[in-house]
Amino acid sequence: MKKGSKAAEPDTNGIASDTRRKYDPEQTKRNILDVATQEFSAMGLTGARVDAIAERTNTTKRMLYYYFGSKEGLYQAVLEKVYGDIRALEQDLHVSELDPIEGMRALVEFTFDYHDRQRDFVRLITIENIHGAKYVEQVKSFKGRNVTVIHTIEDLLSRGIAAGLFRSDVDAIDLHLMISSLCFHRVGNRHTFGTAFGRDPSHPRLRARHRAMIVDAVLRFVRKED
Amino acid sequence: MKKGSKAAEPDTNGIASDTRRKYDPEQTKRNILDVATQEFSAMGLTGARVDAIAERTNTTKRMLYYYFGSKEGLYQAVLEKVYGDIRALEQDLHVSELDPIEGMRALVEFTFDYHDRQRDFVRLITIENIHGAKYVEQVKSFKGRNVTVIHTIEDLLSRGIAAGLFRSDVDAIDLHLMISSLCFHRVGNRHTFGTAFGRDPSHPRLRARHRAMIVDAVLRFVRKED
Amino acid sequence: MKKGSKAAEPDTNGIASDTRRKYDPEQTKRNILDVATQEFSAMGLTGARVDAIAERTNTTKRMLYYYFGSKEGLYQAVLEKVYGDIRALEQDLHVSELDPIEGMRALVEFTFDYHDRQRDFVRLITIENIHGAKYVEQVKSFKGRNVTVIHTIEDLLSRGIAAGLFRSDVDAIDLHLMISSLCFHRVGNRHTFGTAFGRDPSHPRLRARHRAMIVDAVLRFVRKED
Amino acid sequence: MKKGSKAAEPDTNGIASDTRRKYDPEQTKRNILDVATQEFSAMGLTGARVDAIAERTNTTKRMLYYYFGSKEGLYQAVLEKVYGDIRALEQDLHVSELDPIEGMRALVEFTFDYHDRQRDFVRLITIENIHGAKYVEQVKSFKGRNVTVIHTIEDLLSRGIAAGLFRSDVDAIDLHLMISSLCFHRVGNRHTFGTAFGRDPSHPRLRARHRAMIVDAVLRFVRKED
DNA sequence: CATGAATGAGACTTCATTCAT
DNA sequence: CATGAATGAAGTCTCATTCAT
Repeated sequence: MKKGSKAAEPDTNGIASDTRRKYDPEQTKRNILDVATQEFSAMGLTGARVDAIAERTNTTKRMLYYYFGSKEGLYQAVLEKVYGDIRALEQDLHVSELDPIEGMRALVEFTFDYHDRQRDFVRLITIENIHGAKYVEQVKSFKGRNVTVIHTIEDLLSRGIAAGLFRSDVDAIDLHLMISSLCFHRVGNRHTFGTAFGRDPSHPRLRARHRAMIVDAVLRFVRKED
Repeated sequence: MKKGSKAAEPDTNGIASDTRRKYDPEQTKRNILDVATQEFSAMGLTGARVDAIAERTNTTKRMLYYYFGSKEGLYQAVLEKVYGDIRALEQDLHVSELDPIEGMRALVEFTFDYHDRQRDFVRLITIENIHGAKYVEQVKSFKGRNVTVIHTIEDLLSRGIAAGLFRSDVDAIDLHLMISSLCFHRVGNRHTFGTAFGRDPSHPRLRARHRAMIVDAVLRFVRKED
Repeated sequence: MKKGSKAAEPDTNGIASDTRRKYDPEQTKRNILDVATQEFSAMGLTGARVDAIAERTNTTKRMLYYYFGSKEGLYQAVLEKVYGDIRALEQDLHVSELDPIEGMRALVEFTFDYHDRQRDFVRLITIENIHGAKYVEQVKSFKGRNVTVIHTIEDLLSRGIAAGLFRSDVDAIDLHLMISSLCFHRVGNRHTFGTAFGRDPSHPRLRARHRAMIVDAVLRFVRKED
Repeated sequence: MKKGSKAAEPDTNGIASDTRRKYDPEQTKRNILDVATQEFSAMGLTGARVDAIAERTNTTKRMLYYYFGSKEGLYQAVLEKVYGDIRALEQDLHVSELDPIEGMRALVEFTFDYHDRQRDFVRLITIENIHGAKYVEQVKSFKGRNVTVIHTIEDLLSRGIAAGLFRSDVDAIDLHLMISSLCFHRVGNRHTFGTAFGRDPSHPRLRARHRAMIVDAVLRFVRKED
């Protein structure tokens, strides 16, 4: 996003290098990835145009192939990056330190907020599903990372059960699916929903209401009835 | 418009006629639409190939343009047909004759079953959202039909409130969004979900469990707490 | 132009025919020709669309082929008709009865008026020239008819020379070319001329001035200088 | 942009280089333009075939789109080039240094010669008129350039009037139209004219006679009568 | 005579990718 | 590392024409 590569990047950490680094591979790659993320997210894998990506880049099409090999390679790199971005955020959420109900609330709210903000992420997941998830399958970092969420939920559930707060017949993965559904759908399908009902479900004005509603629904679902 | 179905072409007045009607525009159109539905659903609007559609058709590419004008025109016709198909089914659901709780259960189960079975429908909606719903907006039958569901839900809610069964602070459209989310996501995003958690959420084995879970979640959400 | 064929055309000259003439071939042909004249004139031979012609016709495309064989056949029929139309008009011009100067003036004015009004004619000639006149060559009525004009001019010239009014070194065909040039160009090339000079030379306001100018130029050219 | 002409590619610093420069965009573009000029001129905009152009080119069809975007874009580039070519020639004509009558003669002869030689130019103008001049309108260099001729004519006329040689009631644009008509028509419509009268008006044998005739006609028209 | 349905051939255009400099 | 030029394959669409009824 910083822009202005090329001529800049002067003093290289005090190390005298008379070869002013005219080229910064990392920045170039990052630049390409950023642009590609937008294009793939906006147009889909098939709809995205390599030329369109290259054009909005600081470099040329050749570099795109140099670094990522092919359109599909670039697409996979985008998927990889997008997942990497989440990981950082998730670290900040220390659910295990909260009591079960507050922890569950925090988890749902985090999930909600994340989907609400990261529309590109939502779209890319959608796109992947149209392609049968065959590209994300090849992304190494993908499979591993998702287990964490399940562990978090399992921890919350078992602590909640132990405390007599939660029912004991809830499957963690199913619950995750439920939370995801509620947070994902309103963003991913907002266009058809908006057309059908004249109300964009991702509109800021509805944000707070939906957030509360989803938290409420999840808690009602897991809570033990007296 | 007369229809005639696919497996038909049955009794030709007892006379054995080896002259299959070469000119049957309705059948030709239906044939094209059926194939196109699969292709668009499987590949997306951009990914679909007109040639691929034509090849699996009983006619030629030319007819496709003869009847539908363009790739986009064909895509829109597919959207239109898919929505038309739902309408028929919805008629069979007489929710207003059931008591509020049973009615709500019936509605959710219908929604669940429909999404569970009509994967093409789910995929096409997904695809439309990638395109910002700009094609479905031009489909006349689209906007009108959706209001019905909201009316159904409003009826259920008000009757439930009157009977002291439901809480009074639930918005009908929001509730519809919730139900849709729960029924749609597990089908539409089953690929990435399967990759991430090693479990295909739309797998038949999970079907009954999810169905019950979603009904449960919705009823818990609308129910008035004592 | 009359329209409303089909159902009409009742009594067939007193001859009892219980087969009401539902179809009137001559009118159908005329209808097709009229529409085709416009289309070919507006779009050129290559640019004209058989479908476009058929659409604006009272009949169908099949009839077009039935009567004219092919697109080119239709085009030739149009050329033929257009030339036939002129012939009728030319009969009304009895130049030989006028004195040489008045006769010459009448001829030029007639030529001017004709081109000024019959833009379709002008365009079709233009189109023919793009195609190297290869279609008009096959039109039987074409070659013969043009000699008449030359004879008219020769008659005027010789009578003018005899009367001591005209110079004797003017070739009739060359003079005809001159008159044609002056009358044709301002119509046929009015678009580029208009773009280039911001003045449409075929605009009604300029009509009278150009008419006078051209008559003047021609008379000055043929007149014997004292 | 530097240019480099056609017959060039000459001394490669004395070193015999058998490596014909494979990458020479200017030459590629020029090559495409030259071929396209012929094809459009011969076949018209609609009649011209992109494939036909590409085939007679040193490159492929793809390059044609790379440089000119579309068939219409290429057509416009041809129009632009053709007009550019005239400009160079016009510079050589220093009419203002001649006396009015000689100047007028020179102008007419130049116009005559130009049309007589540049048949492609004449045809392209004709083609443009069939398309209502809508492409030439978008050619930037077009509008400006034409004013020059009018200024030249105005200068000749006013000097001629001042010298008592020319009549004072001639409009410069009308006179230009007259000269154009006489020079253009015999080339542009030579095919139909030839068919009609068995005499190709652009035939070399007639060239001198027509040239003299047109000069004569124009001078007689502008000259003040005693 | 009349007609809607059908079509093979070929039109224009775009794609992801590689090459020469 | 970087770049504009180049490309074969494939894409969408249109044309004049014919066929079955």
